Amino acid sequence: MLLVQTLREETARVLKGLAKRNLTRAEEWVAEAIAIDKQRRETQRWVDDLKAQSNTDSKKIGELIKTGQTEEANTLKASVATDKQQIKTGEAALVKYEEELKQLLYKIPNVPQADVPAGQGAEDNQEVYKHGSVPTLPSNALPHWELIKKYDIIDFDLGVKISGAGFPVYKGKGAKLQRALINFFLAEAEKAGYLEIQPPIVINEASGYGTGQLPDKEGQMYFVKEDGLYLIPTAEVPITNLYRDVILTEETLPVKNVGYTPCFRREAGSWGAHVRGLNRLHQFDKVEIVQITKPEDSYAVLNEMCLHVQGLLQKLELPYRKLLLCGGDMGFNSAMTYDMEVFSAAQQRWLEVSSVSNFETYQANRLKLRYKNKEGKTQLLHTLNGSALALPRIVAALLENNQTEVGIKIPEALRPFTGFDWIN
RNA sequence: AGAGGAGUGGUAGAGCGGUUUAAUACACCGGUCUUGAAAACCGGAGACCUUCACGGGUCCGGGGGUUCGAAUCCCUCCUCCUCUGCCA
Repeated sequence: MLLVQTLREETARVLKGLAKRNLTRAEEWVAEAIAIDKQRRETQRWVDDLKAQSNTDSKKIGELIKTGQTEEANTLKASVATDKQQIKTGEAALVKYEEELKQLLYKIPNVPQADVPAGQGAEDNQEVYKHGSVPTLPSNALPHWELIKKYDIIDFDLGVKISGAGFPVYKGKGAKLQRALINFFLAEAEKAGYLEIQPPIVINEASGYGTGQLPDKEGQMYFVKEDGLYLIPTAEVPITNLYRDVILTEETLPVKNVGYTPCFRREAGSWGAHVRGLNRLHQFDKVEIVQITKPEDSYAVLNEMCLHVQGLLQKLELPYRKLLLCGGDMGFNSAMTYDMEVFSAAQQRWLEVSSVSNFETYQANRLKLRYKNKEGKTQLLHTLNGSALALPRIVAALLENNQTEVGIKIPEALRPFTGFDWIN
């Protein structure tokens, strides 16, 4: 959530940025928020003055009683009682303003950074980098949903039997490939200085609000009603929330965490022919990198995180492209996002395998994640995260791109982790 | 899950209805002294809201209530500890 202060003091910049997201009512919301905030502050002042008065009067009552001046005490009591009544009214108004303001701020997405292009959707994203060449496949090349049957490594029907559509069962070398990828990604992250975290995979409501999944994506998370807990859609949520209500010292920055978790997404209403096989699932595995930085460092770190992800793709010998997302295609919380897409050769499609974002202070504001700077002032930090990487589409591309007459070839870098060179 | 106990500033720990603007100790930072350090002494130090500022207000696990006045009394939720039960 944005700071009201930012809306108030940098109105022009905020509106210019939000315009790139192609929202219809942003201007109206911002104006409304500023107006409510003004009323809120005026009321706050009024209530504070009344409280100051009744505090001193109450103290005086104590003294009067002690010195036996009961009559004077009673007169004062009456006056405090009327003040109290007004304070109550004022506080009720304050609660109302705060709630209204909060609801409004929840609706306003992050302001895209200056370099983010304006745009409607995916077609306006900018390709900023491309690496590798598309492999030439045998004439009888199969898409991954056929390959997994041919080699009996992933079984969707069994998943349907025990859970439902979108919950595949990994078997034999399929299961081992998953484990190998997870370990490979974690090992690479550790080499890059990330601390491994194994968080819970259910989270409470406060955590959902902390990173912005709530209230924005309410229906996208699985919810355990009895306990009021949500299944995580990404490790970003528990890991970033580790730092909720925390004031870090400057020496601990940047915080670099990595975590492997399963991820759960209801994906309500997003199924179709283009999401066959591993392209979209309700449960999938992902290794996520998270960084918390000083404001002035965050864009250098965004770049560093992209290069880390690109390094992984290169080691896996997958052709990929890097996209700078336009305002209209960017996530609600993000100020700048790069997507990495691998080319899956049999489907002849680019598949998003990573999304690396800088949230600036948007999450930190709600998390109350701050640090004490050199001048001793507490200041909001910047949060960033990126998939490094999401498994299913990587598996899809590996299977499709590396298929040969004699089986599927495992890339060199992964072999120490799989313990086998071929799936055949 | 049941019974009992407890949650106070970075930590320990007093206070149990009105000089608490939360004592005190330790830890922390600055200063004096010292060649330097230690010790000793002096001083400082939290968060949030509001204000250009001075200042004011709020915060004793969360929320609600009683009272002129609540860390202190009541209700409720959460967490931790002990015992019993259950269970990878």
